Amino acid sequence: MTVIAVKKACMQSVKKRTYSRVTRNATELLGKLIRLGRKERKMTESELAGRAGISRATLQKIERGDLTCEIGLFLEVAVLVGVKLFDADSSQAVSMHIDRINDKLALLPQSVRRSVKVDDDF
Amino acid sequence: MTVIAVKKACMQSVKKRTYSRVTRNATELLGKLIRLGRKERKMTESELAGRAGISRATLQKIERGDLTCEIGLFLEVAVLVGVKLFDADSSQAVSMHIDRINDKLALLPQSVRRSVKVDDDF
DNA sequence: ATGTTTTGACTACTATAGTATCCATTGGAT
DNA sequence: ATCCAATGGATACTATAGTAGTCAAAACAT
Repeated sequence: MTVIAVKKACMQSVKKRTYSRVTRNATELLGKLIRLGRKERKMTESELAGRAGISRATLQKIERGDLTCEIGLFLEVAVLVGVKLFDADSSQAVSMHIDRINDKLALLPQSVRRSVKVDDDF
Repeated sequence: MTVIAVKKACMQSVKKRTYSRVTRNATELLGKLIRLGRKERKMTESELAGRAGISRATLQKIERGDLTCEIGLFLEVAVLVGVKLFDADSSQAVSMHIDRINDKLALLPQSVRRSVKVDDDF
């Protein structure tokens, strides 16, 4: 048993993060869409991983819908195989959307101030 | 200058990952939608971070659209403030979608075999 | 104006994502 | 039937995401 293995065994009791069903479903779906896209384009795991600049192991995690992967890697791979984000993702449309959100944000107070009397809790 | 600082300085020359514009826009948009949702619900950063089980620093990275955050954390926070993923994200709909993707995948060959003669490159 | 809370930004540290490399199995051309 | 590429899964390691803590400035309520 190596030092690493011992350390790993000790870590078994460490806190584990929990995710909602919606989150898990969304990520699983995205992973499957990526896998489908890759196969439709007849790319091997190694090829796609290479183009995305990541390792094959990481691509496998992504296609498996692993929640701990970087969002940037996930989306980057999705783009490479032509998975549409946000339905219509012409960067034009997204940019305009961002502008609209900025406008909305500008109208709201900068900091959320919890009033002394609770006025919106159920 | 601490040991850590020296190490950091040495790391300046390390490879940096690159992301496409679409990816950056999508993440930025999602971050802004989260920030907007949080403010509309009158939650402070600390509150939302607490509910999501993450630190305030991480929530700030998410709202800033940081590409290196875990996709699970991103989506989890999005769900908490009511940001819709994939437009219609009733878990019902997503589940059905997953089933359809599975069917499609089942029809394709398990492994992508690059034919000896290139038949689909440009 | 004043006090308090929220936010932004940093730093040192720890947990872990990502990597390289391996091997075993599978599956699709020939 | 055979061969070899593609995949699945494991391991040890390194780079880095996430954390707690701090501080100052901004912003809201009074």
